Amino acid sequence: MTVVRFAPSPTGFLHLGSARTAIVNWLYARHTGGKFLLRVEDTDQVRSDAKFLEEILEDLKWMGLDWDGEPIYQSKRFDVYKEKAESLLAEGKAYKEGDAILYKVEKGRAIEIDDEIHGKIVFNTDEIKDQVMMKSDGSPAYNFCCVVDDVELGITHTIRGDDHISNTPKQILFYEALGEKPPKFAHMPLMMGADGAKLSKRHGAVSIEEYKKDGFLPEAMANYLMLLGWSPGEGKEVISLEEAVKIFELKNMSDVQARFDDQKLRWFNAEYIKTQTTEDLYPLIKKHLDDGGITAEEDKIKELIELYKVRIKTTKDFVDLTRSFFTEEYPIDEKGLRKYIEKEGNKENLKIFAKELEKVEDFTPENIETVCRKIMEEKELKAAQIIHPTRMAISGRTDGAGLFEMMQVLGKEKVLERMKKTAVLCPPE
RNA sequence: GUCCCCAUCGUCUAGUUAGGUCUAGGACACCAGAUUUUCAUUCUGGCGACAGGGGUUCGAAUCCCCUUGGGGAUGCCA
Repeated sequence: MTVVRFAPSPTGFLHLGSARTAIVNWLYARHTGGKFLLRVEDTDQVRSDAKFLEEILEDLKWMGLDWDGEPIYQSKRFDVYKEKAESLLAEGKAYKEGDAILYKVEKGRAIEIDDEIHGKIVFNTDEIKDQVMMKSDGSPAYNFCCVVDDVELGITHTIRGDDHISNTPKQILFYEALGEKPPKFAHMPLMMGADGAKLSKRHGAVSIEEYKKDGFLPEAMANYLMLLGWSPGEGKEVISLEEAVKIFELKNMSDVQARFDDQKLRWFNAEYIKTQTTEDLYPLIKKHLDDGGITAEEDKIKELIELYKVRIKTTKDFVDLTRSFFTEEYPIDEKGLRKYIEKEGNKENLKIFAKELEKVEDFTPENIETVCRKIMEEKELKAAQIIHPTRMAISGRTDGAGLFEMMQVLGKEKVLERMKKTAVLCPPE
């Protein structure tokens, strides 16, 4: 049976690259009906923090990943590593240097890796220095405890980033020293920033946590991340974890590093937002509204979600797009003002429209449209000459939902108030 | 410096394992047009790539070599 593991170090939030590694491991485990284990690499006592771990676990769950059994903590296994190291010491395969225990690397040997993604990779042990197993402070070194644990966990496939390629021959040496058979290795190309450089804070958000906060849906994150380096084929792109599990193959993974593209992620996110129900979107959007200090009735928010969910790329986008429906403190697009209001006759049209609107008892999109159409015919105007200035006047923006729906939600009183105000206060031509 | 990984449109990719069906397909982005009496959506079209040079072959995006370019590793971090 396949056994894989995801091994986060709780020294920070779940990085996008780690998230992708987790997804690939999970996909492979579920596809093969194997196990997906979690190992917490918290040997660095100083930098590790339980808070980070909590966050990482939560983010994994959020993306739709689950794991088998309880996570293993390396910090609780120091005595195991020490014992293994000392037995190698006793066998003469290692030596002490101060309080540290180092493994003696035999020179002039070729170590071959049959990588599932890259194929054959050969290293010469001449390039490998003697390896630290136990540091002088009594904590184990990464390559050593990693091997000890992978053996104990019965890991069959070590799937990790390309940055570990050079660790692999060192680890194979440890497998040999311990008299164990190494697992299969699969090194996946690294994920880079938009400029091709290592994905770092310089590129903006690099953790799942930040994307979550910025209004991205877990389905979109998982979908986009799994597609970086893997393709389901047949031009398929929008794919759920469940569907991907069925057809995922390690061998189909690309060996070329990919750049993380925010634009495409946003497109995926919009695709998923569109298919969500208003009911499901509500709590997410409510949260953004709360964070922005905006309060409103649930029904009104839902009405607007209905109107706006096809035009937002993140759930957070909703806040700026609909601010004018909730408060009088909303920004006015100056450029839009010049384009639509300060034009010959537009203010006059606004006044006429407002005047006619006053007579409308039932403020429905249909009734508003009837009035609008009547004025158009009488004055021989084009729709744009009324619609654009009106949207600008009532929302301060040039974009938005269908104008008549917007007017209904805003309500007759506010609509008239803003239209009149705009028509009067705006600087003259 | 040394070792290792990699190289198809701006970006993600299909095609490379089994060389011909590829005047290289799709998606994002971008640009036009259509629809929407409106921004957006939607639809249609356009732009746009096999890094360069040598081989092998009847034939190379696909195989080999070199160069160039990018990335990673060279910690008692993980």
